[in-house]
Amino acid sequence: MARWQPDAPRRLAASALDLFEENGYENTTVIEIAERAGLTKSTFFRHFPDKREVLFGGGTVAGLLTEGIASAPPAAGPLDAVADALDALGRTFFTADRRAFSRRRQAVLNAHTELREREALKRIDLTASMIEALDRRGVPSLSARVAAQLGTLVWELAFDRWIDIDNSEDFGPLARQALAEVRATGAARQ
Amino acid sequence: MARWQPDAPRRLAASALDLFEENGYENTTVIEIAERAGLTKSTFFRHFPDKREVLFGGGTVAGLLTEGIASAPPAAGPLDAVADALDALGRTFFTADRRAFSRRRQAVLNAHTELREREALKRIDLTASMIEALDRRGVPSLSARVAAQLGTLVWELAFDRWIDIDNSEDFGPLARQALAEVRATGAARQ
DNA sequence: CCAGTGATGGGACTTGGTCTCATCGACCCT
DNA sequence: AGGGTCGATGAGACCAAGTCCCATCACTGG
Repeated sequence: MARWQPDAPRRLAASALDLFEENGYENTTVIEIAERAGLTKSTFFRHFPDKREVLFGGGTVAGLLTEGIASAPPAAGPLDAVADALDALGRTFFTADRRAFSRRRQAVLNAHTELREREALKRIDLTASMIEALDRRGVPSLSARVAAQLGTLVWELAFDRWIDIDNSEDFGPLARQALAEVRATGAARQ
Repeated sequence: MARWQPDAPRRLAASALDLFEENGYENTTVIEIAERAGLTKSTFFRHFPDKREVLFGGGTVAGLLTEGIASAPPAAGPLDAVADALDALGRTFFTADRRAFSRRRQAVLNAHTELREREALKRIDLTASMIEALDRRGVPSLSARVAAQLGTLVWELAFDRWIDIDNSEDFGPLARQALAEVRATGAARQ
């Protein structure tokens, strides 16, 4: 028998989400989160650098996106490379069993400024990763920045729709659809 | 004679910037900031909701931008409305006497994640303001989101160049130039 | 002369976050 | 079997951010 229950980070994240839903983020103590997971404050901070980060554990999204961009066909334009990466993301990360969790998580994030702030930082870092990945494909700097901004917008649109309660589509097609719509707006011609 | 020295918020912001430059953000205490300004911790938190916000006091940027978008010619496209607003911003806010302060401030922001995080939130809120302002002009939702993202990118490009040490141009022309470049990338056609 | 106002000071208190040391089952090695 | 290391955890001291409440005191108007 193992000495400890397995998967402490996941248990902590689950406890945190429960408590944030019940009592709100500000009214929830790290000690309470830890206790509900059968752990202590010390252990919480051993797994997460701060209280906000407990809802941002995964963190593989940026990695998957940059890999996807890197492995897109060499002839693909910047936004097409991003689209390929979003497809890969849909296959690997935004699986159906994560939708319920993502939905609850997103509702909590939207309700608390401190968490929205962390999310905003993740968004910036995600965009920066995309710029870097496009840069490695030889995309000119400015073009990469534009494509990354639009790519991040597409990913947000797709994610919002994927989260949507009456929507059970896969992430990949939603991303393709969102990209097509963004392209159709004419962007630079506005 | 006044009982207190005037302009407490400005003195606090100046003290904070000095200390952040000298010792770094994490190694600077709110009490130290307050003492250098001849005040106390209580007074600091009466003027700023938290330690980060002392470098984000102005806060008029979003207001000026939305006003500028609202008062653009009705026939102007979304991005042109944004460009007008950026011009107004250059005349009102990004004046030459603020460049030295902005440069020091930006260097500190870039050096500390906690401050970058606050900046990321401001960026998101700025984009949201622009979307709302475009919405009031009757711009379709998706088109507004695209224009706001590109507008924020243009704003960043122009600001980076305005801050640049070897650059003494006015903000307005820099913004026009950045906008032209973003348009030239072809954006949606990528 | 007196009461009200408003920016400030002072200090108690909670919580997030850091750090160091102790604990103790699992595992390995002889 | 016995002993030593390892690794995840617990315990608790400690500091700084942020909240709250009450006191202070020059200025102002009557």
